[in-house]
Amino acid sequence: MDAMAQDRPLVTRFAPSPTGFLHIGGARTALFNWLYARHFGGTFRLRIEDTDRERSKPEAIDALLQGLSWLGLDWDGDVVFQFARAARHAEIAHQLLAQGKAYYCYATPDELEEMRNQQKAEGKPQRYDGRWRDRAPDDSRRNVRPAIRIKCPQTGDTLIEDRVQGDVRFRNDVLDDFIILRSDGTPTYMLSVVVDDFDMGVTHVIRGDDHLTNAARQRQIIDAMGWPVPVYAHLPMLHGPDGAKLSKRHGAQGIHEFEGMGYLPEAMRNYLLRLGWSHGDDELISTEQAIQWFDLDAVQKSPARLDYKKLDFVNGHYIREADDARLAELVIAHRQSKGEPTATDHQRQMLIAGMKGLKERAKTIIELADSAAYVFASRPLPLDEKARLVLTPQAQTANTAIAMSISNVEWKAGKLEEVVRAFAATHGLRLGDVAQPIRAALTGKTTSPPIFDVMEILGKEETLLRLNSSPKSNN
RNA sequence: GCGCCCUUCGUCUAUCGGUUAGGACUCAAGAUUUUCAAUCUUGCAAGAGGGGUUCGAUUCCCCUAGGGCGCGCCA
Repeated sequence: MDAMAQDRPLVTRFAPSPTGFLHIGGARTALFNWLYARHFGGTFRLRIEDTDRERSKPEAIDALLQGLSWLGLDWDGDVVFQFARAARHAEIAHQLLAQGKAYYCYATPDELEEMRNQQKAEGKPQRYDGRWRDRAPDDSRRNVRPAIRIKCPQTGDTLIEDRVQGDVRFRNDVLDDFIILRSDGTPTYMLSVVVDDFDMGVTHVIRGDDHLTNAARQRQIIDAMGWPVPVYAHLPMLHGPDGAKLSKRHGAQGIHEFEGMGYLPEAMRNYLLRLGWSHGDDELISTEQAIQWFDLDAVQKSPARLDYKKLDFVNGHYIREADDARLAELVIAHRQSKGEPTATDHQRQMLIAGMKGLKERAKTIIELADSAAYVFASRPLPLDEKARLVLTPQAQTANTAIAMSISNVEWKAGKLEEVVRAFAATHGLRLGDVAQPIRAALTGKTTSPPIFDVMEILGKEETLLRLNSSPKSNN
C-alpha cells in the first residue's frame, strides 16, 4: 500500500487551524513532520485549515507562522490556504457524484438530529442511516438544498497501516456515509484534507492520534478517487503535568508562552522530541543529530505529559551552550519587555563579558536576567533579604578595608583573588567569610558568579564604589 | 451507547521471550567549591489486575479496570 506513495518525492505537512496560537501539541506535530522531511531530504509544507470561517482568525495565522519561525521549523514553498481551494474541493465532490460514488442527501439538520436522538434512545450507534443512499434525486424536495455524501462500502473493513499505531482495522459497517459537500456548496474538512494532501503531493500524513478514526473515513474518499494512499503516522497526544488533557488550567499551552517563560527554541525542540520519541538512552540531542536519527519507528504509542523540571534541565543545558552575545540580547529584550530601559553600550559589554559565569547558573532566560541584574544596577544597590543579613556593619568595615587593599592591584580576577586571599589569611578568616560580604555589596545577592570575575567585569571604579557605599540600613 | 487507541520508577523513556528491568529528570546524601550553579559519586523508586501460550514472560494472546480519541452540513 505504501508503494505508490513511496514512488513520489517525500512530502510531509503541518496543517493547523488558525483558531488561536501555536499549541504546544501542534508544535510537536510540526517538529516531527519537519524532522521526518529533513531526515529524508523531503519537503515540509504548511497548510492553514481555515475553512471554518467562523473560527478562523487572521491574527491566528500570524501567531502560527511566528511560532513556527521561532521554533526554527522552516517550511518549504508557499503556505497553502485551504479556504481558497474550496472550488477545487467541490469539483471533486461533484466528480464523485457523477461517478455514482457519492449522492445527494436531502435530509435536513432537524431530521438528522431526530434520527440521532432516536438511535440514542434505542441504544444504537449514532450514525447516518443511509436514507438517501440509493434514491434518485428527489424533485419533491426542491425546496431543500441537498448535501453530498460519499457512498462508503458497507461490508468488509478498512485497514489503516499506521507507522506508529500499527495495523488498525475498522469494520466498514461502523463507518457511515459522511457529508463531503455541505448544502451550501462548501466542502467539509474530510474532503478538503484529502484533496489538498493529494494536490500537494503529501506522501506522509503525520498528525495527532485524535485523527486516527478520521483516517478510515478519509481513506474512503482516497479509494473512491483512486488516489495513492499516504503513509500514516498518528502521534500520541500531549497531556498536562497531571495527565489530563492539556488546557488553560495547565498554564502555558501556546509556544509563545514558553518563549515568554525564557525557554530557548533549541531546548524546546530537544524536549518536545523526547516526548514520544527516543533513541536509546540519549537525552540531550542537538537538532542536527535529531535530523540524522529521526524516524517514525521509535515513536511511542502512549500519550506523554509535560514535565517542567525536565524542560528546565534541558533548557539549562542549551543556555550553557549558547553564544554569549545572543544570550545578552535575550536578557536585554527580556528586561525591555518588563519596562526596563535599554542597555547602554557599556552595560551590554559588561553583560557579554560576564555571561560565561552567568549562564552556567540559569535554567531560563528569566533567571539569567535576574542574576544579571548587578550589571545594570545603580548605587546604592538594592539588596535582597539574604544580602542584607550578610552586610553587617562589621562586614562593611571589612569591605572598606578590602577596597583599600585592592585599590592598587592590577585589575585582573586572578590578582584580585590573590590579594583578597592574603587579606583573609592575615585576619584569620576563610575566603568564604570575606567573599560573601563582597558578593552582597557588589551584586546585592548572596549568590552570583565567582566574585573576582564580577570585580573584573564591573571594573575598578565601580567595584570600589560599591564596596564603600553603605546601604541605607543594616538592621 | 458504538468504534478505535493507550497502560514499565512521581515524570520522560530503554528492553524487540531468558537482564540484579537500564538511562534521564526530580528528590536525598556525599565529593568539589568564595556563594549558587555546573560536574562527579551513591541512594530512593516501576512492568495496572487476572487468566492463558511457553521450559521461561515486562515482552505474545484474551478478559477486566483505568485513561484518551472519534461518532457534526467543526476542523
